[in-house]
Amino acid sequence: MAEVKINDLMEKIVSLCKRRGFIYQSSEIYGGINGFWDYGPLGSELKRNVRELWWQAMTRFRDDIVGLDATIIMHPKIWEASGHVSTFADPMSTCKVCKKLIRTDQVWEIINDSEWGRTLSGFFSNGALDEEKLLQWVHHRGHRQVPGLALVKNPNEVVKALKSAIAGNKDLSPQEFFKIIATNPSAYTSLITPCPYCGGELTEPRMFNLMFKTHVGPVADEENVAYLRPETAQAIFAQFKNILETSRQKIPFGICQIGKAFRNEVTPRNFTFRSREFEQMELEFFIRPDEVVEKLAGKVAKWSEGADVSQPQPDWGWEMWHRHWVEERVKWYESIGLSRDTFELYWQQKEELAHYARACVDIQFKFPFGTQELEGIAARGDFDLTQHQKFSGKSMEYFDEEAKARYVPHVVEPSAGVDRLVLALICNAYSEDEVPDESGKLEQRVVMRFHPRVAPIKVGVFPLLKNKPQLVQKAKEVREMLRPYMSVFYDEAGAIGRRYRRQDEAGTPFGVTIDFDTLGETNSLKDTVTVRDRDTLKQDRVKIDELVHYLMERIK
RNA sequence: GCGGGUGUGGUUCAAUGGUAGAACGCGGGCUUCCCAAGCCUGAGACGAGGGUUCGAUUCCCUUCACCCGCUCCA
Repeated sequence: MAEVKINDLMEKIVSLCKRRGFIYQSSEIYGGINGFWDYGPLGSELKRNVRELWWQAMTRFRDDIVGLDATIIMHPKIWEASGHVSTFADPMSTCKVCKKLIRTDQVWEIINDSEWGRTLSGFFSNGALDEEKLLQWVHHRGHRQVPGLALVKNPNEVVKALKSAIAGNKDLSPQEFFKIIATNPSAYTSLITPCPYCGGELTEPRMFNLMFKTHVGPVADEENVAYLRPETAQAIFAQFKNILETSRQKIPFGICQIGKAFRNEVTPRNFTFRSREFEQMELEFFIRPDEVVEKLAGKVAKWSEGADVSQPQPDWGWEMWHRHWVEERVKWYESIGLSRDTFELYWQQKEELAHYARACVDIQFKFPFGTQELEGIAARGDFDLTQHQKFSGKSMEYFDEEAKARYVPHVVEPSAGVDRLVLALICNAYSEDEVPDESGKLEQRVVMRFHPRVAPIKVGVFPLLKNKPQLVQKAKEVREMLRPYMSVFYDEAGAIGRRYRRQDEAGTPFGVTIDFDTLGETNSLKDTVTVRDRDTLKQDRVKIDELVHYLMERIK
């Protein structure tokens, strides 16, 4: 298997992606654009396969999930209801001394919780200052804890300013107090906000807006501001009623969607892992609230280690459904070639959960640059539908015939990133091994070991020689024969070994070669071809008549 | 957004104040060619913009992108 230094591995993968046409930088001829990536010929096939397999698993193989394909730009109220307008814009400041980036709205909280903040507050209470202790602290702890603080750098002047401020205003607030001790009176005309980590001066807050903004209609003014969706999920909630009316589904059922989303990330990093334009595959699975389940089934099933969550049961509440979806999703990842040991399940702790979430599991893949999230599976209660009910004034309630009850459904949300998954598949597939060349000497080989289900090209078809018309013609016949069933790549250029290697880097699992035996040079082998396996390098002699079946068995 | 590093054919690298070389890869040709063989042959680069200079890929400034760290990841 791969013996690759972690440090170089990502660089090798990035360069292979470009060399073989998986992923290019967007707008590269103009110098590229930060956070945007394009998929080339092989990458687009790979990504298409991923989407296709997810969609099939969600809709075609289940009766209880239907699809949606909604617009990227939606009514701006949607993002007010979802909370994105308020939570996606953060004021940020940078410390001019220690260069840390800090959310401005958290500065005072961090100072109040800090050791130096608590200590200094202690010296100033009820409008009285303990000057002696203060100066003692400056000379001992202060230099170490907050070297950038004006009080530490210039204690005499700052204490003077502090005393005159106290004299003028007995009810100095903690913030005013901290601002004064952070400001060097001779160097500044106004008070500064101190950095919680070093006491240095913070820059003016700047807004970091994570949503892309645009305008609907030709005139760009505040009236017609709209946003590119930062997630696909909200469209599902917004269309919940329509789908309920038209799909003849009953709760529990799900709505799924694949589509682009946009986030103005502060720092896009790690190749395509965190991009500003990306694609999501999301399912919202609507279930009965636990009270309704209890009323109908008499109890709500409790989850315990080893419980069977494979087949939905009438007594399942949100917890069992959540477990069910975790299991379903894990199985799906395994089905496309990510073995269980390549990822981890991370159960978010109570204090990490968003206020409306009851549980959230991250499925994390072990990338070369760290273990990172591919998918989050959250139990979100009825938060989203209730919010849209509130903001739109339209009822989101469902009338449950069986329970004779009206309620806002609860939801379990498996939400996956397509681009992250494609990157994970690429990282997972990349390997280097050694194969013997024609003289038997071992040579290094780069091979993408994609699962045949996701491989961009399923089979390469090669005439052994391109200057023998009979070989070429037969090879083209075989190509035409296979085309309706799978993606085929025909190649006649270069030595046969070279063509095999080219397909190894593309991750093509099978190579079919038409040789002189195919044409009948050895009578018993007439109308047979060799099928070369990417991973084992073994060759099978297969009758052309049986080739479709042979390959379909192995790529399905 | 801050700090550090890096930008030369598709990829990986080299050299140089007088406009660039290689290896591999790619295209064409020859070869009964099954794991990147050989021979012939062809195409292809100084991230972008400005400045200094007679002349800049090289020096300076700006900018863009990538990598590492900080931060962010609802």
